[in-house]
Amino acid sequence: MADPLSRVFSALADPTRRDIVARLAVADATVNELAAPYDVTVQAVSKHLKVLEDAGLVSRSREAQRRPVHLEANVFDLMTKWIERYRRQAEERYRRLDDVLAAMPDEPVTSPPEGTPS
Amino acid sequence: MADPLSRVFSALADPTRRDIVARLAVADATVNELAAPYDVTVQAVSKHLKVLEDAGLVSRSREAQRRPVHLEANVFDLMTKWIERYRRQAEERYRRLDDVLAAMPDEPVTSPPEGTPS
DNA sequence: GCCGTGGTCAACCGTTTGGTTGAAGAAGTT
DNA sequence: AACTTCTTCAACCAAACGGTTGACCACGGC
Repeated sequence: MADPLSRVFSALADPTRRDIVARLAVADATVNELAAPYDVTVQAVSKHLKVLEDAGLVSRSREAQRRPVHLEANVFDLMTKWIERYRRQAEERYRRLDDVLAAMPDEPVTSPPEGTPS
Repeated sequence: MADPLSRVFSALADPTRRDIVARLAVADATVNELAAPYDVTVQAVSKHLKVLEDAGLVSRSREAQRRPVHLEANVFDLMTKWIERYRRQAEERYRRLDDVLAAMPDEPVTSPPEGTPS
């Protein structure tokens, strides 16, 4: 799964990972701190963080033996752009459909007259 | 994976599925039409559509033996809300950090005076 | 140097995923 | 009724996922 968008969506498809992101939005934290509330091992959380890091959602710096995890919020834009694009497109389509319905005269409409009308 | 948000994110974590959504934003389509451009079997695409449907991203109506697939754009809001919430929170955090840095006097800052301030 | 702490790496395990093939439903056509 | 078309269901397979345990590495403190 090479492409960035897939990695981001996939990373956020897990509730634990989303919760980690939610908590990192409040403050940076270490792996142990992040692991505390969940009833899984620290290793499992470490794996989750690797997934988030590969998706570019998170970065780890070094600070003595601690590895504080930091949220990289800018990657959200990637998703937002994708989503907004197609949502807008779909909405536009509904709008056009409404126009068609509104402009519809009382003709029964069997087949279009000719070509594609502008 | 019961929760709706996980289903939506997971559904969009696949490039083929995202492409299907992109094409459905332009116009409704049947399974066969959707499957045509990809070099996988129709069955595989049918499975993809099931995933999208379970996520609420897509609906299928019945029309003779055809099952036109329709994009349900409103589910996007679920994601957008989630994303925006934490992006905003993170940005707010940066803003506050900037304030702290701006308000920082020339003191060297070695250790906090006492306890946890406010 | 040795120990404790914080974190990762490696191997393994059960389940899910994305794909296949083959059979079967469902609805028009003749 | 027989046939074709569009679609899904069922069984299977390899790969990926989320979790575990156990060993290991990188520090700082005695």
